[in-house]
Amino acid sequence: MPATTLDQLVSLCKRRGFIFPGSSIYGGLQGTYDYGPLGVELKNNLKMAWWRANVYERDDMEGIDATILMNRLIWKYSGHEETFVDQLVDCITCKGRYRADRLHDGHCLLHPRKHPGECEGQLTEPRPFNLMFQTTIGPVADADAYAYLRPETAQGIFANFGNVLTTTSRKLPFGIAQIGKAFRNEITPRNFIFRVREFEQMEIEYFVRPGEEDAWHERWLEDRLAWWRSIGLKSDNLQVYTVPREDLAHYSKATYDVMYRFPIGFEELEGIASRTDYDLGSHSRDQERLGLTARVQTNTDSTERLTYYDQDTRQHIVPFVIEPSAGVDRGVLAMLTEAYTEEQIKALKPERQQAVADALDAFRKSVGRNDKLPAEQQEALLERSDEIARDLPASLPQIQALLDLPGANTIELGKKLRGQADPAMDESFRTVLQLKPALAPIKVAVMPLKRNHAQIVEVARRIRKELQADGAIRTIYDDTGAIGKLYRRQDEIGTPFCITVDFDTLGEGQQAELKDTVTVRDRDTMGQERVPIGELHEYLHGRLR
RNA sequence: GCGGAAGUGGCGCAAUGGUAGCGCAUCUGCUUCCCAAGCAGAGGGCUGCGGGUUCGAGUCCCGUCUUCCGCUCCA
Repeated sequence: MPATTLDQLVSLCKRRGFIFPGSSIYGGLQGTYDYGPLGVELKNNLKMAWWRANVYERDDMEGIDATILMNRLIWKYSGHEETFVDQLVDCITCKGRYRADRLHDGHCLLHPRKHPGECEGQLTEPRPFNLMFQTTIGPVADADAYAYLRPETAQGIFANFGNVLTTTSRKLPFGIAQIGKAFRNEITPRNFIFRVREFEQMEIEYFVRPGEEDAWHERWLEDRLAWWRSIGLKSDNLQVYTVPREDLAHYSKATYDVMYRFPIGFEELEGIASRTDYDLGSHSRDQERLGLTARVQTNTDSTERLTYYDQDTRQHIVPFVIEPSAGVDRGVLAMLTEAYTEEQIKALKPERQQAVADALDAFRKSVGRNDKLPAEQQEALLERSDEIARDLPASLPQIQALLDLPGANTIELGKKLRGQADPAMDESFRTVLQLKPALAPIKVAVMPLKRNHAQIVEVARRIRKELQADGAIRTIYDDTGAIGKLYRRQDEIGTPFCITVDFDTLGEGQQAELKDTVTVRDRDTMGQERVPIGELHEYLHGRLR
């Protein structure tokens, strides 16, 4: 089963070096995460897969890499200065916080039937909360010398529309792709790397003839869903949400959200927006001559006319835009969620299973007796306990999720239960990341079956060196444990293949014909195959796509 | 930002106000052979941070930071 709690992923990521909380040596910084040795590989593989599919494998795309700092006017005319601000009011009485423009949608926390302000609660004055980070440019912090860290990469593409057009002689329809960092001063970063203040986007602005935007919108939705499936996300875990008209962003005519079933529920992975001629129109000079359909702010600063000359109709037109915009970090999280598997590979000893069952029973009784627990939480805990008890030992991995439920940490016997469940898990389960081989951070691990045998070690090291000689794959050499331990370690980080060198390889085993062959062990099936060293390259090459 | 809960080696947990321990993990050595084996050993914590009370604070008090759960945030 895939990951059911975020904690499982957070713990694995931290333990094995995928993702760490940012600035942790100084107590951390909310909403920032650092990618470790394995995380950077995984993330790079994801970005590369996206770039390949959207730039290399299409004939209608160009790529760019624009700056994070841009002229402030970009954000003035994009509408962000005005609309990327939320006016918030707090209720001093009920402690709720509401958007000033949406008081009527809010519900007082003390009187759920009333809207904030209609009860006796006291509201504060609206306070602006700008989601853009500001920074100063130049040596003097003048009031005018500031800039924003970009809150989205998209504007860099619009700002370069003219440059790309004149240097590539592209014809409509065509797109521009970009991967890069974006920054948002989120009020509440939450849920691991799902909502963070510094994140990375993979964005496409696809320019089409006016009138063709709806068809392209559908087309891009299909393309993007297919791509997410191609990197391993299952259809069942993907959903499309059509954003209701009243929730659309200021630039959007229609938006699809691609939702993924994260451990926290279905949440947005990518937004595919139909942006009309809003963006190019907003940043263009001579707006009045362009026949824009979007309502844009009058631009008195732009030096360029962002139009496309259509040879067929001999007209200058402002292309419409379809924007598929995905979160890299959310993609990583989705991949991890999908790939994470806890699988029983050995029977549990009866006495061990009994001990877990007893501890679970004691926990359940303690929950039942506890009258301080809110009824909902108590019920949820009891129900979950019963489910697990019924399906032991297969349900063993769910004990962690049970102990993560709200209220569980108030039950003292929870610790006892964990104490029994953990060793039982170690004994008969393995954690494996079933990532697509092409995306796995490490492709191959090479290990000597005996680390204190000079020749075996030498051959193993040589194989590793040869495999990585062309720089195409990341490999690892590990001899710091018994073979079973090494296999499990690689399973946990998703390494698709392990190569083991033994006495047979040297021709010193019982089967002389195995000389110069090694064992290749498959991550998912745990099956083993004997492969001649000379054929390794070919063998792996075909299986790592 | 507001309200609630919590911070002890990498992880999971202990420690009536009296020298901070255990398990797992990590590392080294030994073991002739495939799924977390065994044996021997080693490293790692001024208990999130700062202040206070006390002869003495992981433990009590205040502040602060961070995390988790709600409210607002749509990559």
